[in-house]
Order: sequence, then structure tokens, then C-alpha cells
Amino acid sequence: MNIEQKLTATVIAALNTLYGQEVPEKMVQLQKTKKEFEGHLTLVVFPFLKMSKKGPEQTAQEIGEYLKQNAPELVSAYNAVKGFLNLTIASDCWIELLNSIHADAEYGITKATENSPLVMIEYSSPNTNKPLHLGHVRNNLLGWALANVMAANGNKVVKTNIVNDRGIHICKSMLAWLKYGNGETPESSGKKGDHLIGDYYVAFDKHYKAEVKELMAAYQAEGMSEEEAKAKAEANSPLMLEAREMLRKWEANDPEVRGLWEKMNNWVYAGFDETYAQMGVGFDKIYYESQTYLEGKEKVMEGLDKGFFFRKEDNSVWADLTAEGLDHKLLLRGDGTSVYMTQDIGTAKLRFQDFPIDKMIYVVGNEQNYHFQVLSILLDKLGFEWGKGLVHFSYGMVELPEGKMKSREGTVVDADDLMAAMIETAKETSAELGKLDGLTQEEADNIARIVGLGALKYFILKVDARKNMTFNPKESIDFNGNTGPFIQYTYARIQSVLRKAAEQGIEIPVVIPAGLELSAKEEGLIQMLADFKNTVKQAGTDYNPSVIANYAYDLVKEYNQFYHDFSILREENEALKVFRLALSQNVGKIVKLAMGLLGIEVPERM
RNA sequence: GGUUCCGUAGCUCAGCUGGAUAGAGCAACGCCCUUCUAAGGCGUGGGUCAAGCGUUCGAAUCGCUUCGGAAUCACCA
Repeated sequence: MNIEQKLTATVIAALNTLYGQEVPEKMVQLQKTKKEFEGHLTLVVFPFLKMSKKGPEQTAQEIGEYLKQNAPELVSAYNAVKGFLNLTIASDCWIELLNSIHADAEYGITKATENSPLVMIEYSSPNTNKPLHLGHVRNNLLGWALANVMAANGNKVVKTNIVNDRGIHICKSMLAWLKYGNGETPESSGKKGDHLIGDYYVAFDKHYKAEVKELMAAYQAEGMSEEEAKAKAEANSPLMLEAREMLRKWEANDPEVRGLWEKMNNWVYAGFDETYAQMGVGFDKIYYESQTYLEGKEKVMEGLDKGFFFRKEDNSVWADLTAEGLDHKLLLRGDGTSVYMTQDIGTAKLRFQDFPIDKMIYVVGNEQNYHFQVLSILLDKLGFEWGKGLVHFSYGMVELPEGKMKSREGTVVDADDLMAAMIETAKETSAELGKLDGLTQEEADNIARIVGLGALKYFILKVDARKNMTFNPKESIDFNGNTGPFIQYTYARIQSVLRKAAEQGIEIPVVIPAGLELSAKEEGLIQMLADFKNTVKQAGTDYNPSVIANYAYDLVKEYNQFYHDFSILREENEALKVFRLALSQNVGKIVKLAMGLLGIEVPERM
């Protein structure tokens, strides 16, 4: 039983004795005492005024006095301010609590068991015609962190990625490469494969635009209106026609097109793998749209037979969602080909064949809210048990100060460049601060990597996922204040103290003996450490990794104050010294666990 | 127009299952390294929580209305 549970039970007993009423646990509102008041936990007494028939202050006094008299081992002091009863918990309770945290190397983490539900998390889901950019970074970091959080809440987790490896956009890159590439390869050019392909996608666009412009001028010279000319030019652009032809060939399994497609996709995958590795994310199972995009059709036909869907005169198949307050939704075109929704149904079918999914989480941007609302309804109709309860983990866009990223204007922030820049900044900062003395190049580089990526990841993960966020590429991400490096720095500091303690031959016992006089700061830190368990739980139930980030910051800020105000190794009272070492060690442990959930490493020194 | 989401300090964000005087960081200014890592600590200034109404002992938090912003409502994915 933890402190709050004990206290709740004691308060219930107190109310029973004082006012002769049995109150439900829910009515006992305990909250952390605000900083400006003395105490650890605060009981809100407003709900009890009716039974006490006294004023708030007097009621608080009565309850406080009862607790102090009857449970001194728990409540050592109290003060009443208006309707708030601030309770000071006895020091030994805190040491006991620290010991329980100390004994658990993975405090706050609940491991999955045989019978745990299986949660599948889809994230990343790139197109193979462009390298990853800042938007993908947010997606990947959130997906990875969310997967960790779900796993820490006792779920079996399967991380999955659906790669959009087919379609007109890939054909554009392929065509441009054939036309303008001169056989360029990642090896010959030294470019990462995804960047190489991205360059040809851009090249296609450039040539296509030039073509359209030229055609338009010709048509307009013939007397067409601007609008007409544009439409006709776009329809007759030889490049676009060629790309469409290529897509047809691809669908007809033309060996040459398929061969090129495979070659170029493999370049992209090699590039993505590098980016993923640097980002520190990964997947358990990767699906490719080329393998799933035909699967949905069968399911849709099944739904049509069962009367869930209907066919129009032009042979297209639709779902009528007016009963759900939505519109009609196309599922199969008149020519029988699939649309996006159909493909997602197909992917769902394959996934369910592969894994006994209990819950499905899609990490996809908020511009697709409508899509997932519809998908949920459709999957439910088609008999997927997890369909109705599927979670669209909808995150907001990353915007620049001047608005959205636009590839046309070259404002897209590339993932590889961004990570490299962060690491470079970390390296420079470390050098300026003289932190690298006595380290090998390899150690220094690794620290720069950990710190640079830590800054980037924390910057993104600390904000509530569903909100749009602003990123200003001109102002580099901070390393001071509420940042990843601040948290990492505190961890490194703690490790430094622990190393020195070890050098001095001081051992931290398995059980810290009780009977110490603790400061409010120290007790508060233990209280915060214990909160980690609830924070992990909250992050899981709310699908919200940012609460972990904010928790880590609060904890570390508190610890830094302690570190500044109290001596650890220079403390003369040996028992107190050992206690503070144990406290520090556990702060370090929790910081590492919390950051680990976010996918952020912590350095032993920095 | 329908639906959904957002609006908190100059900037970036917490707080939102109702509780005390709304918090951090950045930026500005000032102080603290002969002492365990100064990527740190302390302090000063900075707010009509978009606006209004309602529910409540109590509203940034819940409800309604209005204003502002975003997304979406495709035979694109």
C-alpha cells in the first residue's frame, strides 16, 4: 500500500469517527501540496462541510488533529488554510518509499505477460519518392515513444510500418532517372539513395512544369483561355503521359519496369534504414503497399455481398455512412481498382492474419482524421473486432514561422540534415565549454550524437502531440532550460557523483535505514520519484508521451535545486550521505527510464 | 457551408478527469564557481487564460454563443 492509499483509508476512518458517515474513496481528494505551503499532500475538505456542519477551516482543523493523534506514524504535522488541509508525512514513510523504488530496477514499468493484450502500432509510413523530412521526424519519434509507453504499460507491442512503394509518384522518379540520370547510382554519386530518388522526383516536376508552360503558351496562342490551355497542357504533357504509361506497365508486371522499380526502391530503403538507425527507431514488421493494395478488394466485395455497401450505375462501390453522420465513401472505382481506403482495409486484413491484434494504433497526421473515422466504421462493419476501437493517434503539423513547409519554396527541413546539424551544434557547444578534455574522439563524437539528438527529440516530444507546433530553423534548438540536454546533463552529473563515491569506496546498501531527519526538498524528491509510476500509466491511457517528457523535466529541475543546496559526498553524517547517494542514484535511474521511453539516450558524462 | 481540432506572458510551451495567489523555458536585466560537472542555481520585470453568458461553494479547466486560426469534407495517397 502506498502513502496515498494509506492516507485515504485513514481519512475515511477519521470522517467516520468524527461525523459518523462512511464516505466513498472517490470523495477523498488528495493532491500534491502547492509549493508555497508546508506539507506533502493536501486534503480538500469542501466535500465534507455538509456532514461536519462547520466552516471549512474548522473542519480541516478537526480532521488534521485527528490524523495527527491517531496516525502519527503517517501524518507528522498539519496546517489548515481555508478548505485545504495540508499534511506533512513522516520522514520514515519517505525512506520506506525510497526503498521500494530502490529495490525495483525498472520502477514504474509494467512488463507484458503471456495474456497481455497485443497492441499494434503503425507509424512512419513513408513514400519511396522522397527522403524523410521534419514531419516524418515527428511521426517517427512519436510512434517509437508511444510504442515504448504502451509496452511499459504491460502490453505486447508490434511496431509496424506500411511503405507506400507504388503509384504514380514513384513512376515519376523512375522516369526522370531514366531520362536525365545517366545511370547515376548512390555509389557513383555518393548520395544517399533516398536523396538521389528525391532529386529525380524534383527533376521530374521541374521538367513537367516547363513542358506545361510551353504547351500552355502554344494553346493560348491558338486562342484558348488560360484555364482551358492549362487543363489541356496538363493532360497532354508527354512526360505525364509517359509516367502514366509506366504505371500501367508496372501494374501489368512488365519485367523491365518492375526491375527498375525494385532497384530504385532498394536504394531508397537503404537510405531510410540509415535515417531510422540514426533516429533510433525500428519496426517489427514492415508491410509494402505493393503487396497489400489488391487485398482490400476482396473484403469490399464481401461487404457488398452482405449488403453493407452498394454499387452505382457506373459499377463503382460505395459505403453509405449517412447513418453515422458522415457521407458516402467510395471504395472501388468503376473500373474495379482500389482507392486509399480500400488499401487500408486490405492492409488491416493481412495484419490480422499475421497477428492476433487486440488494439490497433495508427500514428498518422491530423489531416487524416476523417479517413480514420471512416476506416474505423468500415473495419467494424467488416467484422474486425478492433475496428471500432482503433486509435488514430492524430498528431499536429510541424510548421515553420512563416507557415507550412513547402517543397516548391525549398523550405522543407530534411531529417538527415537536421540531425546532422543538431549533432554538429552539440559538438561545438561541448568544445566551447571544454567538456571534451580527456576524452577520445570516439567518446566525444558519441556524446555529441546523444546530446544533439536528445535536444531534437525532446524538443519535439515535450509538446502535446495533437497540437500543431512551430519549428524555427533559423534559431537552433536550445541546449539550456527546458531541453533534452538539461535533463541529460543532470543525469551525467549524478553519474559523476556516483563514480566519485565508488572511488572513495562508499557502497549504497540495498536497504536505506530509517530514522533520518530529511529535508522537505529530499522528501519532495522521493515523492516525485514515486510519481513516475502514475506518469507512465497516464501516458499510456491518454496515448500521450509528452507527459513523460514534462515529468522528467520537473524531476530534474527539482534535483538540480537539491544538488545546489545540499552536499552529498561532503555530508559529514554518514547515514545521510548514503541516503543522498541512494536518492541521487534513483533519480538517475528514473531519468534514464523516462528518457528511454522517449527514445532519448543519456550520457555518462557530458 | 458541415464536421473536427486549436487559441494561456514578447516568443516556445505546461497546467484542462473543476480546487489555494495561472507555471516553466527562451529573450532582457542583476547576482552566485578556492567547495560533488556553471549545458547549473538564485532573483527582477512580464497575464483581461481570445470574448461573453451559464453551471458551481469554487472555472484556464465543464456547457452554450461569438470571434480568430488550422485540418478535412476527392474516382490523390
